[in-house]
Amino acid sequence: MFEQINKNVTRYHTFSKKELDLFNKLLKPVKYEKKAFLLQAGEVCNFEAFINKGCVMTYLLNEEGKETVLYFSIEDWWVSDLSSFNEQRKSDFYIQSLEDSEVLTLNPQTKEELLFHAPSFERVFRLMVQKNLSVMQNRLHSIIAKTAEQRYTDFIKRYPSIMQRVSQRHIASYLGVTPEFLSKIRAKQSKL
Amino acid sequence: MFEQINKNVTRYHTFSKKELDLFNKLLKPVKYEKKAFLLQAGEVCNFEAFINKGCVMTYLLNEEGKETVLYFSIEDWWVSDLSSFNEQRKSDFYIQSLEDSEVLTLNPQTKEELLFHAPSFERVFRLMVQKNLSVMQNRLHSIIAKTAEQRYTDFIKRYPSIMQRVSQRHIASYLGVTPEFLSKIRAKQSKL
DNA sequence: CGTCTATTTGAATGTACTCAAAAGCGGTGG
DNA sequence: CCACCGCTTTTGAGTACATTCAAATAGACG
Repeated sequence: MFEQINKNVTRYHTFSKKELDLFNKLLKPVKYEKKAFLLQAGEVCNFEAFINKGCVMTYLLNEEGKETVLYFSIEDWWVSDLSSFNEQRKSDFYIQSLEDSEVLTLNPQTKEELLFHAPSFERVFRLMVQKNLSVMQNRLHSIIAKTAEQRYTDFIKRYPSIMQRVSQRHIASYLGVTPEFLSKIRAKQSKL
Repeated sequence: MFEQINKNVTRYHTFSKKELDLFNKLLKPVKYEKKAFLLQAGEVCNFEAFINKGCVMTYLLNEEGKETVLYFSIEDWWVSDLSSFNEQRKSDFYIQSLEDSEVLTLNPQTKEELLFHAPSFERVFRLMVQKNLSVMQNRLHSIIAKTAEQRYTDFIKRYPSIMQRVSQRHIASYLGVTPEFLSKIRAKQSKL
């Protein structure tokens, strides 16, 4: 149950057995069925969730109901709306399970307790946000500087496993194109 | 000299006089002339800089030499390549002064010393990254879901002061359009 | 099996880009 | 202080990338 998550946090800092035990005791396992929402716009995000099994997406809806996927998250990733979680503000995001999923969650209280007794976790959380930021900077660059076809090629290469698990409609949204156009890109590439 | 920066960090956490004194002692003031580089691609970023006066931009160059502006930073903002700084890896970014600027910098050693003696700063840095991430998420959403014209309108409303200080060429790059097209957007809007 | 959603295909359209040339502007040196 | 040079901005024509809308096909699920 906790093997994967302990390996995950240990990448950033070496924790004592005692610290990891406390960490594991504070984590709450939760299961979500396919299509279930971990969070909906207007709610306050009260979790940081580590994905033990499954796949979820984080997206936004604009006024016309158009969906923009910000993240796909699979095993060994954390998912949350950090702004909402940390400032306890209403979120703009939807976080939805794309498969039956199992996650381990911290809430504001358990996170606080963790940081109080094992302050080194502060560093883990900072580095996680930072990695996140780095991913976002790359995406912004790629969407500004590259064509949809290049972005699609990059995506396949970088996230082959997500590619196989997620519908084209959602991938199109992640890449910032319409599903129709993604389909045309694929048709073109399969001819080569 | 330190008034602005102390106000800045106090937004995230209340520090003692002693902590602030240490903080200020560790900061190193640096001046940059207009067009000077704080960082160039291939170098390791060895600073986190708070801008006391001036304006800088962070950008990337792709293979064809096309420039993509990730950030404009002015007074009361921090600027750095956090991935490069924290992992001591070569940066992909250029950080360039757009005006004669004055900044206060931490380097890896002084930051470490600060965190050692005043660990509450860890929280400040985490929240700063997080705010940064939040801005990036918004930008990604806006570039995927909105037209260039809407993005330009949003930019003027949100950052009127940057608008006035930065050339259209750079703003175009920030918005993800060519300078020519931005000029056409402006021509169209001034007709209304 | 039938229904609902996802994907493909095509035609028409729109948004933004490229290239080229002219006009504007700012800084520098004489 | 003015003239010149280089860079930025504007304008226009032609083009490319991506969208919209519509309809057909394919897949998934109860």
